[in-house]
Amino acid sequence: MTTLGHVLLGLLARAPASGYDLAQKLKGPVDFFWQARHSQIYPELARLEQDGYVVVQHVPQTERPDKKIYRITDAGTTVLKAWVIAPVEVPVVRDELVLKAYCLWLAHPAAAIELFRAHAHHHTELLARYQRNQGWLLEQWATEGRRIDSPWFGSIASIQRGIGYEQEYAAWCRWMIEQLEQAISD
Amino acid sequence: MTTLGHVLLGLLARAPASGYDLAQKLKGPVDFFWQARHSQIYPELARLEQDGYVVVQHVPQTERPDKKIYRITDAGTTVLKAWVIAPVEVPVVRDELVLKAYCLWLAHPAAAIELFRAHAHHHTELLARYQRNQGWLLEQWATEGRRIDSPWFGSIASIQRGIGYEQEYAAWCRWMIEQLEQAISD
DNA sequence: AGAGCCATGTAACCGGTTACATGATTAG
DNA sequence: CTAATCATGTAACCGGTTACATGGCTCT
Repeated sequence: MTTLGHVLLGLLARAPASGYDLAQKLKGPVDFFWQARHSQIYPELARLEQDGYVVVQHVPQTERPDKKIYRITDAGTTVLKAWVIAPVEVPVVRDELVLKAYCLWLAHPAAAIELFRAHAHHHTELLARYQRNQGWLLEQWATEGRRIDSPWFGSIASIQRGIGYEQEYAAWCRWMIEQLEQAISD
Repeated sequence: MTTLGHVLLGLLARAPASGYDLAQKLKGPVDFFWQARHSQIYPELARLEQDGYVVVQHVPQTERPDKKIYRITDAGTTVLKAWVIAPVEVPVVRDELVLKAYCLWLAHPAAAIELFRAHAHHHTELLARYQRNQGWLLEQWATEGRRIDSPWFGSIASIQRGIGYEQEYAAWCRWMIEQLEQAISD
């Protein structure tokens, strides 16, 4: 089982969905830290079906192309539950911007400053989006009595990480800009 | 030109090195956010040589296997300098632990807590290592009058990001543990 | 008239990991 | 005697991206 397989099971454990639906959710960095294209999702769903972790329901449509709705099975839920508490390796981080910072002594500070301003802006925007989302999620969770076995808790946990991540990244960019501005003014 | 190519040029811009030396530096998450295996480094160095961005010096050794010392050329420095200030895409984040947090509503809190304790420990350790490294780097930088065109600045900039990253990750793990402990005690 | 959404797939490519291959020296 | 370090390479595999392929409906 690949990680993407677990991603799809994790989403289907919350609600049945089509490959298209899943592809929409995995388009951007929304809700949690994973992304995938439809070209990877469709074959993976076929594999999950072959393994018996999901079942398909063909839904003919007239005005739109036909759909295939996927549902998680008991077997799928079992493997997902086992996987959740199994140990994981820490992911390897590869960040080209940090690498550029490492080589920044070779560049004109004035030219480099633009680069970090753009990224500071991007991460600040994402942060704001996550924070808005968090507010809404907390409300939803409250209506269910803040139970840890509620899917809302999972969403909040992952968005919490996103907020911390973007906050820290934006702060680092601003720190870099400060350093570069100081170097220019000296 | 691949990103790994720029990584290698970035390292060779500081000091000549062999493929083995570079592989040692790129083994773990030291100094900055990149990793690579020797099986990827050796072919990449050959490509850089073909493109004229580095030159090789064969160093025969008697007690040890022969070496190939790589040096960056003027052409190599030129492309590296241009690359440093060129725009970059934000990297896609894929973190299996965050994904597990997203699915945590399916698990027993007591079993999940172990998982986050292990990761909290790991990130705290890495943080300490980065902080020790930072202290030493700041000293070195001070001896050069804290110039922004000093390689030490590059190292400090990237370690700064590492410190922020690990700090935030460890804090998130502790927050997760808190939530799970609260759920158990309730 | 053209862009964008709905909906599902396949195929080529590319970066990175794992494993295969060799062989001398040194430390436990 | 075994494991680790030095030193350089190749080959198979795998996950993810880009591009190819189709086709009707809706909004501007």
